[in-house]
Amino acid sequence: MQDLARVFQALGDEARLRILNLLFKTGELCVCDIESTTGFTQTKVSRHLSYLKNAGLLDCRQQGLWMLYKIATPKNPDHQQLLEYLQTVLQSNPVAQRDSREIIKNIKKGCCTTFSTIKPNQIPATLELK
Amino acid sequence: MQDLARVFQALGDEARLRILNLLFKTGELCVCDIESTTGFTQTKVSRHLSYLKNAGLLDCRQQGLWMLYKIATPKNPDHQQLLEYLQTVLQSNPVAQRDSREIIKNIKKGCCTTFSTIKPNQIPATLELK
DNA sequence: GAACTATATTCGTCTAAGCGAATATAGTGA
DNA sequence: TCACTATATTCGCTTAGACGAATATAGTTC
Repeated sequence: MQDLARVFQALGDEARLRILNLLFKTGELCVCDIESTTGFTQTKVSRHLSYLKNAGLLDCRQQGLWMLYKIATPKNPDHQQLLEYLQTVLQSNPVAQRDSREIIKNIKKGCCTTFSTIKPNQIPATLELK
Repeated sequence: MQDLARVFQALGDEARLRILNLLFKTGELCVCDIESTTGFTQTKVSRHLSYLKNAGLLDCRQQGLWMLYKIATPKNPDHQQLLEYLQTVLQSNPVAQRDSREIIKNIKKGCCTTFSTIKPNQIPATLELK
């Protein structure tokens, strides 16, 4: 029950919902991509990412200097159902929609200026949960 | 987006999740029933109920001295989907299961000692969302 | 090794919100 | 009106967590 409450706590912040939306849309992002798309400070993005990770909602891997974050692989049917709900509800949200358009633009420009796992010609379709 | 975050904030507390579970199971309860089943103080139950109500998750109606709370009627498909998720996830939770058994016992004894909308011989089936 | 970069963490401050005890409010019934 | 009851609210205290600025850390490149 504690864990469940913890997950909802993690979702109970606008900045974190916006970050989750970006990760749903792109599949995987570095901190600075999120920074430039949302306009949040580096500290703020990093802090919220680690909050989401601690709640079990994100996974990350290091690639060179970059730390790449993505939506965690669902661990059980409940987790899966929550992610589906989140995607649905974010899809119809105006703020999330604006962020989605913005991140696609950034990817097309070549995000991170020097590096990105998502190349301009490989914009992923909206993540589909199996 | 603010509203969505607000809903998750409301769900991000163990006491409130337990209260929601009791309301899912019974359909409608007064404050003192929740008090006696959870062991929370009257202040605590009342405070959390009004938090949930402000987030749009509960409705209430007054009946004599009693204030009866229930899960709010879903306002849109997203809201509906969230309630379904909550019911699913609470159903498999040990703490919620224990509370559910306890509230049924209290209803059988005749909760509120003098009054209840749910009579001992009318224990509702688990609330089914249409 | 030194400079550079992306990210994480610490620090100090501020606000939201948790808690119990006490008190207020409002409906009931004598 | 007065006592009684169920619920709501206030008070004082404490903790979680949000924030930016500054700093630390760790990987990269020269």
